[in-house]
Amino acid sequence: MNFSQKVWNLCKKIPKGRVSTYREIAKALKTKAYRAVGSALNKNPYAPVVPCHRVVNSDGRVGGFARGVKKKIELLKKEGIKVRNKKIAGFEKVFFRLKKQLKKQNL
DNA sequence: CTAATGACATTTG
DNA sequence: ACAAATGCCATTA
Repeated sequence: MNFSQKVWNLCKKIPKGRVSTYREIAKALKTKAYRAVGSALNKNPYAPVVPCHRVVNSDGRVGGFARGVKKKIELLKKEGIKVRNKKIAGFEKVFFRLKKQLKKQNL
C-alpha cells in the first residue's frame, strides 16, 4: 500500500460532521509528511469515495481544495460544520482525533 | 539520481 | 494578528 493509499484510507474514516487535520493524518501514519498528505489528497482519484473536504489545517483553517476552497466550505457547511472566514467554527469541538478514535473503532 | 513542487506547519519580523 | 521565510516528506518531471 502506498503512502497515498493510506492517506485516503484514513480520510474515509473521518465521520460526517467532523474534521481532521493533515498533521493528524501524518501522525497516525507515524510520519511527519503532512505536505505529502495534502498532495495525496489533491491527486486523490476517489473523489466521492474519500471525504477529503473534511481535512483541514492544524490551526483550524480550511486550507485548500482541488475544486476550490469555496466548494470545500460549502460541503463542510452541508455536513453541519460552521465555517467563518475560512476558519472552522468550534474547531476543537468537531475535531476528529484519528489516533484515539481509530483505536476505539478497531477494538 | 537530482531538482522542483505542494490541499502544510512553525518560527520570525 | 498578519505576512514572509524556512523546514518538511512524498511525489513527479
